[in-house]
Amino acid sequence: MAIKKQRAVRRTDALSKERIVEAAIEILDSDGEGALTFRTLAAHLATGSGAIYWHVANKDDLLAAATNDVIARVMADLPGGARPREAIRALALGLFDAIDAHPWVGTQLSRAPWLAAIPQIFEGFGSRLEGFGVPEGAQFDATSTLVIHVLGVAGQNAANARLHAHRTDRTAFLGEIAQQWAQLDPARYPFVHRVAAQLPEHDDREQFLVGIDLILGGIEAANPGPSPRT
Amino acid sequence: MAIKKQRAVRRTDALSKERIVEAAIEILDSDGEGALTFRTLAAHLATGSGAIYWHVANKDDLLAAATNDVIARVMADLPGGARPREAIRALALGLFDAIDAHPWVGTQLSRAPWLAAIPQIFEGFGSRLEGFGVPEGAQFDATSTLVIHVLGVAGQNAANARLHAHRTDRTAFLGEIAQQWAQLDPARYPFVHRVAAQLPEHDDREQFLVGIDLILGGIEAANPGPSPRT
DNA sequence: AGTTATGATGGAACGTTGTTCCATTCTCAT
DNA sequence: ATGAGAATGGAACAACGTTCCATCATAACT
Repeated sequence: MAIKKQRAVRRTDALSKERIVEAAIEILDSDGEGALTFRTLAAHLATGSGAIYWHVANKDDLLAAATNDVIARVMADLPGGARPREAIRALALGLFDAIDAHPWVGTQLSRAPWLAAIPQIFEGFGSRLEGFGVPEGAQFDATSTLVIHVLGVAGQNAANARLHAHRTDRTAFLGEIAQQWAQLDPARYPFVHRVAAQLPEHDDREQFLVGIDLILGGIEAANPGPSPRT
Repeated sequence: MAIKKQRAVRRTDALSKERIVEAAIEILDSDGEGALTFRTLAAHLATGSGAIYWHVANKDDLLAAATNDVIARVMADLPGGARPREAIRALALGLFDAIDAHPWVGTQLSRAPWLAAIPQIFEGFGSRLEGFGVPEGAQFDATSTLVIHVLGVAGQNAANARLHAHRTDRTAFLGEIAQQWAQLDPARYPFVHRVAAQLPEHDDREQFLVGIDLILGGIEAANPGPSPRT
């Protein structure tokens, strides 16, 4: 008998991994990835860096937990009951929007494949591909391609965010890159030249979705079957 | 008149950006990304860190130059004259193999979109898509999707390399991840469970190429036209 | 040839970071 | 009340990127 009491709260402001991760996310969101140090975090929590290490193994552990939090929220908020193709697109867009809102998540995803968030994403796409009519033998490769697309865009988005962190205008920033591209040798870079003009006005989100659709189209074409699609 | 003499070589072992980049690549390749510091680099070149900064703006600049070197070599070594689809696959495989041989290139590519290497890759895929029969309006999105796939795989590859840097066996490493995946709740992760078994034995290079083919298939399906494909 | 301005060099020093260490405090079971 | 272990907070350490500066070598100019 004698069931141990749950540990009572030590103080109302007691430290815990949840509180630490929450504070870290706040700092990352408001001041960018560069602003998260154990010192700013300790200051934000009114404690010392040593105390944080009691709850968190190291910075990677902390970032992994924060990333998991964000991704888990995305997976939980997904609308159910949609047709297969729409379900896949909704998942992809949910991930994109989360990464767009928290660029540091993009950095983490694109450099940490052991992250607990990855199986979640994998499961999300993989299980929905079943309903899309993809035979079992082709599911692994098809899922990987979709996941890679998400992670690839995540990394580029995060990199862009790091760049125009100080800048006000996003279009102006893309304009600068377009100008650099336009200054390349037209003989060696004809395509880049032609495309540079579209750079400042293009919509990342839309282009991301076009990519998802291209991949889905390729999956369909590679796996013609009797299953209902749409 | 009096044409200025070209600067004579100061000493045979004079420092230069080329020599610095070359040394950096050696360190990165043999000892991994973590091993490249301005101190190890200075020791390798038998000089001081200050001297390096005379030729190189900062570490980002150095890494960008090193990455450019590798990518430029890939673009130069491509076989010409192949049919469009094969040309695209050859380019993709060339990039994959380079990133596989130099994982640190993957890290750079997936976190630096302003890199001079990116327009090169863009041009490589974009110009070849023309021959593939993609109408001009669709070329930007199609190219982006291919580039994103390469950059996405680059990032994941680099992350994997960072992980089993110390380990001997790659299959054993994948086996560990597969085991982690297999320990997830089967009710919530049925797909991940089914796929975990394929993880240790799957071939990254082959799966990368399947992704390229899926995207190409999607591009074909989205742009039916009279142009010769194959 | 001697002088001078500038190109280059090498190493010390600075500020910041992640992490470790440790003396101290707090809480609970006895 | 007391001892044990959980938890805390801040000092200290090692490593890093970068800056600074005293010094040397070379090319141009008298």
